[in-house]
Amino acid sequence: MQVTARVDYAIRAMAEFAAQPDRALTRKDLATAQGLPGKFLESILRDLARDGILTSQRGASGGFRLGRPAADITLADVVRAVDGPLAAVRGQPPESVEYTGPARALTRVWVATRAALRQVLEATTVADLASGTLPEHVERLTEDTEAWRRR
Amino acid sequence: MQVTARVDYAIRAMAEFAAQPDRALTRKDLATAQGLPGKFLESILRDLARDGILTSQRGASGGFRLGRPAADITLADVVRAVDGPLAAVRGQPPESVEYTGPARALTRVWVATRAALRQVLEATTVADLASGTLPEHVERLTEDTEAWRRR
DNA sequence: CACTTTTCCCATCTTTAACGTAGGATTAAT
DNA sequence: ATTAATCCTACGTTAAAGATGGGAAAAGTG
Repeated sequence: MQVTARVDYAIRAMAEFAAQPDRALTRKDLATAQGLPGKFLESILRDLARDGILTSQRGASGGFRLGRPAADITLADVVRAVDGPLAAVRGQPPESVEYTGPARALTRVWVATRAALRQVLEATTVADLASGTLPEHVERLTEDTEAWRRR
Repeated sequence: MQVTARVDYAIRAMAEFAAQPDRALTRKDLATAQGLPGKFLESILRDLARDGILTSQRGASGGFRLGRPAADITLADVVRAVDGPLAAVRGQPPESVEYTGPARALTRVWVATRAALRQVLEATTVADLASGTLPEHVERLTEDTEAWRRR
């Protein structure tokens, strides 16, 4: 699983919105707060606005705001807005790939893999991230010291 | 998470080995059995052999064999052999990326995400795949009908 | 020894995606 | 008017994905 720069930047931007929910933040505000490339970030913010995760206001004293409360925006929502489906197998959705012979069960493995991802990314909201308090079962996944070793 | 053709092909090849553990299989055998591009498959098989997952024998009546029992080869082993680390954030290992401000907890999210992946891919062996009987908690992830909807 | 079958190794190619920049049009406040 | 912002389109650069081709080296067979 490769987390792209788009996803990383989008989530970091969302964390800033959750921390300052009553201000409109400009692309420049966010770029300097998190050290992100401004023009690239712009296209990411528009993806988020297209999906209703942010609202935008043009003109002077404009910027972006949360489209709904940070507690109602999951990290999976953000990933899908900027990068499309959470999981794909050779570009196809996991449930649609078919195999023959002894590989027949592989479809189920891919569906399970996506489900495992969803258990983390749909459970964690932007509000959780900004507060630093992750859902219990997500926190539990990080508690095993093995989880922190390079693998 | 994008499952690449390399990973997909590698796992399908491994399923064939698990189904016929006592024969040496050639790249051509595997390519026709699973309908894979032969030359591309060759480089995948050599990756698997480099990691000891397969052994190879050159010359007439040569081919590839399992390097250890199929029940001792996890899908994670196969993924790592052909595609490198299971998870990366902008090319870096999840535990090494650092964030500032309200994004500070994001490192933990990425580590948890990788751990969730590992719970599926390290639990499932090539023997499980070929037999069609996945580990209980993997099977359970696929039982929710929601798991089969496009997302 | 010649011949065949295979892996091994290296080079190359095409297409796509990732990552980012540039510049102007549009909107809105002062 | 001026300024500050999003919107929109186009472009560029680099790396990765997904292959293909051809020959060298090894191993078995007649």
